[in-house]
Amino acid sequence: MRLSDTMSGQTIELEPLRPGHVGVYVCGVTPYSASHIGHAMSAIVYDVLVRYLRWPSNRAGGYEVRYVSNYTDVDDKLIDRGAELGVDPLVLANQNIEQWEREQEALGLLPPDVRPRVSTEIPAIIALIEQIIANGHAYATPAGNVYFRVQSKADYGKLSGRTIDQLRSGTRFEPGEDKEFALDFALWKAMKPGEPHWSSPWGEGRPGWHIECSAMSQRYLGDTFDIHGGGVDLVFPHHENEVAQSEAATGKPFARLWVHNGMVLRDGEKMSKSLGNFVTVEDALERWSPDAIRVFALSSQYRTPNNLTNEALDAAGRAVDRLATALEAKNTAERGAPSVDASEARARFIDALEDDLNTAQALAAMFDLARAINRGRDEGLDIGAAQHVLYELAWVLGLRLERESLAQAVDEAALAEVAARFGVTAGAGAEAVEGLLTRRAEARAARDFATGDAIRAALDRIGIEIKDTPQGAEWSVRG
RNA sequence: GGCCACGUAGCCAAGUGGCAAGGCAGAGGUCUGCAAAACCUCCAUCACCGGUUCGAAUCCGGUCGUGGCCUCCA
Repeated sequence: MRLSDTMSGQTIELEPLRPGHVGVYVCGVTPYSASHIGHAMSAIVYDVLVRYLRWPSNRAGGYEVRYVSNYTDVDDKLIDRGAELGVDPLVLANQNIEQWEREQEALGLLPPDVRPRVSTEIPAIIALIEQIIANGHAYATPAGNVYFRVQSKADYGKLSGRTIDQLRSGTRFEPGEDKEFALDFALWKAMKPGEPHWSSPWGEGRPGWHIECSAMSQRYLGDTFDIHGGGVDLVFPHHENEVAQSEAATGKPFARLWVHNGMVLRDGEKMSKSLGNFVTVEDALERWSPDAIRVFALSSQYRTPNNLTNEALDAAGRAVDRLATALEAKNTAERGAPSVDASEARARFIDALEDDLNTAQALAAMFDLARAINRGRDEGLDIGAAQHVLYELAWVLGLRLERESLAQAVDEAALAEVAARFGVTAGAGAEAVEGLLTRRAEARAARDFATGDAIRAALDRIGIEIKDTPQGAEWSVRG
């Protein structure tokens, strides 16, 4: 498949280092507070990338993928936030990671194969820093800090398209800094009172930001690996510094392909923790289904900024219903009836994802397939195989397209009350609904439409929808 | 100020040289006792100006507007 590569500025063909295998590293979150939709957006994009790479029906016949995504659980923000709350920063990080992992599961995100944390990777980080120092690209100071020597790398700035001169304007030395050069950045920070710290050749301290990703990607994917992903806001300085560090240590090329997703905007402005204009994943999941959130995230190409509005999420929810309805349609074809042909939609879906993971076009192919299924149902064609394809494509995008179960969606007591009101006393749950449908069918057969409509309205109020079809009434939980 | 994206229907959004995908909303119709769902039909000269070309939303130049990065950030 082709992917847009930030380093070269080109869309280039993925050619894995080891045929059939792809290594993917994605920068995860700094868990100092609850995750927001921007994190979900990013995670969904890479989740779909990994699902597609693994899918046996992709053009390459499916890759074996090793997917690594980290948690930066040692960081200035965590330390500050921990101090504010009076909680150990690592405990705070752990709480937020646990919440985020529950949310990831709810969003249908496949767990990465490795989820390393800074706090458990200290030896690898120290070893990497030692290597960089030995190669002359970093230096330790008397205070116990270690800095990367930016000017020792002639190609510094190559990822973000900047030069040291450009970057230098606008930066200045902070008072008390012991760097050689203003753009040099910390690989290791000497301990300050009250902060988490580990022993190192340079004294007690902790890793700087950036070095953890170099250490973890190297440890779990090797010196050179296939794809490195993250939000576009990480291009500079985080990813720029990662390349510089890693290549300074190994002398080999780092990531072969840099993939960056666009930001989620809120009211036209970047949604971020620091701006405080974010919608948390927790809040979003209360109002919208995981599928709706996914369709929202995937309805634009991943590099395009995505403006979050309630209307857009609501619309995505209705779009999901459309797909789910096609998947639920009853196959009424008679034996030997011709089948709905799904091959064109399937091919378009694959073409779209092969071309820089164009999920918007992939979704369009799915909607066209849904329409073909519905039409085929009306025309008495066999829709079974086409529905199977739709389900398969939905899996690649991580969509479940399943209604909630009756027990999840409907209050038991409310259902029992409705059943009692219309004289249905036997059974609960689905049995009660079936009883009510029978009662309604009797009423309608007697042309007592008032009772029939009252039953329908009562069920609708508690979240159960009735559709009258030529084969009788069908019910479903409202999406 | 520097670097980089983007500006397509009421809303979201694909398309990067050859009659403008898809979703939501809206209008009309079919089906239905009525609904719902579904199906059918309709709904855009692609920010503006100039240029290249037989032909431009797509390429080039300019104008205006929006966003991102340059400091922590998915």
